[in-house]
Amino acid sequence: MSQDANEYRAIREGKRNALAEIGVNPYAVRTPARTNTALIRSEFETAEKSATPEAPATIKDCAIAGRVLANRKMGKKAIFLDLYDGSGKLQVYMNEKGIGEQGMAIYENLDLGDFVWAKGDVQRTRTGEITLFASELRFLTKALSVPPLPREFTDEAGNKKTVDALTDPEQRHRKRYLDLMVHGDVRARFEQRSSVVSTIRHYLETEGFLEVETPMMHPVPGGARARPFITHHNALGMNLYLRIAPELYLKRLLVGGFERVFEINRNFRNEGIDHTHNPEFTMLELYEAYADYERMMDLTQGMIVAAAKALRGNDDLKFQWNGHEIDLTPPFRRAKYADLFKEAVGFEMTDKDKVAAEAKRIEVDPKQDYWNTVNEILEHHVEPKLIQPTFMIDYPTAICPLTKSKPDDPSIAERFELFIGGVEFANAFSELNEPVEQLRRFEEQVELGKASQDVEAPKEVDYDYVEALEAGMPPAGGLGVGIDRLVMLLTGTDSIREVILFPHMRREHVNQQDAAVQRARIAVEAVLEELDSPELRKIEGLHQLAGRFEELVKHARVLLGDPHKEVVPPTSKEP
RNA sequence: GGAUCGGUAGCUCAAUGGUAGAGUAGCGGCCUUUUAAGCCGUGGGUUCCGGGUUCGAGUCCCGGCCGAUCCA
Repeated sequence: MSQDANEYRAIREGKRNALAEIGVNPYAVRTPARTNTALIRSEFETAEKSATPEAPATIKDCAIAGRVLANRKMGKKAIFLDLYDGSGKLQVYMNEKGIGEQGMAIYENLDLGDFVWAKGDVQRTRTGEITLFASELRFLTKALSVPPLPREFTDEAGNKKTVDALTDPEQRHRKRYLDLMVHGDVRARFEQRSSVVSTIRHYLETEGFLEVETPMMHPVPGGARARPFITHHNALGMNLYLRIAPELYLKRLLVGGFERVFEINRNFRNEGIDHTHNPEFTMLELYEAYADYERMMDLTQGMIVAAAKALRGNDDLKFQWNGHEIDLTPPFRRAKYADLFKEAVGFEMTDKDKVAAEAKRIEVDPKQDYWNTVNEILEHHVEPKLIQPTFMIDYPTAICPLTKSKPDDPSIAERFELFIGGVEFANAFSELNEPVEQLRRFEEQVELGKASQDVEAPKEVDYDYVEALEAGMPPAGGLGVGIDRLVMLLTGTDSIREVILFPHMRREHVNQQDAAVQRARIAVEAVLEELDSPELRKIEGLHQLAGRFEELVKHARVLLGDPHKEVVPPTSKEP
């Protein structure tokens, strides 16, 4: 913080102390009764309908509370504040006659950003603004920092210009509380997000779905193709993975007898960050017994349209997004994977020579197996072209380890992905429920992953899930919808970071060397703890290991700047 | 991962390699219905960090940090 920022703070601290001295708590405990400003505004407008020029509308004794974001003082006898609460803004007029000596003393120590409570009659001023003429002012909360308010000015040519404050996306995201405080449109977008989630929830509940919560920490990551985040449970002495998808747990619930379940919650994927990817993102997943992927298409369409209409408040289904006009009018187009491939790439996806040549041309990792290579070619050529809502259906079974094949063609899986504006919005299939086949595919995925050294491929088979399938899972359809992207589409936002309240960012002001030392310390401490377990002490050869470890710890101590701390080898505690 | 661009007062931005400025916010004063209020006065800087070149660096060079945009 610069010296100057400290001065701003010192001034406000001085006013805070001055309030305390006149007996006003700068952080009041209770707020007197109040009404929200939007309600007052609408009641006043109603009252005006029966008002006359001789008897203009007035509402007596209203009380409001909120943050002061503008202060216009016209001499000692007329003060205007703009007071913002969660529902909007209302102007407050004050003078000494109204709020008295104590009120004026409070006003003298008021800064932009402070919270106050005011009571009085509501009327229009002669400039036409609906205004609360304060008869009482109470102080609620001091703000020690200056709110970054947008300002207007007149340039050299005499033009009025608005200068927004807090325009740096980095600062807006790191300090979202300020972004929300001063940018009404940002606040509105998150209200819209809430409306989308709430509409979907309501839609699914109406369809008879039960909302459930399944583990976020998985012993075996599964249900999607992605690198997981790894964490460690100390007491259990085991690694856990932040979930990459809830799929395998939700399907266990179908085994248990729930017929329609859904979960809206976070998934975590250890991958790059860009305008459509955040490491934690919100997914809807749902599963319905006795349904298949056809039903999932209907549900997807129904939900998206319902969310769109609820958000807009009308039936207009045209949206501007990602540089395109998107028409969400159902039914969405359906097209087969193989057909789209041929249409965009120019040859059959089964043409091995041409696939190999194209793979080389667009630099697909040569270690990839055939069908993943085909898929990468498709991602490259087809997906960006799917602008209007399109269900891409009937995928190659080889890239769908959790999907049932078509009854008449084992090479094609009953899966679809929904693309809008060239981006994937949903992924769904007729769920594979044969335990033996599921096990075979899991093992195959692990083997293929090893061969291709693909970091996103699964490393381990979830045998527990296979065992669940052995108990019998009814035929079912399953669907996943990326909520963040849906909100982006419906709010016309191009960056995922604008629809996530606190998008992931690197730590600020952290010396990278300090961070490295910190990581090393955590690692060393974890190993020490691990080696101290009674089980390990019994293992033969640990003495040898401990000797080597002792050396390593000494090196680590030096690196960590603590070379003299005594190192107690784990084995020395052995009885 | 690559390319490009950016980081200067609380905020928005200036500044040929030559005394770091403006508007606004802040502070003080005047002003009885303003809403960009107005008028007068005034304080405020580790120019992201670390090196280098130079008589002299916000500016040029190297490295780093943090972002933004585009690309794979």
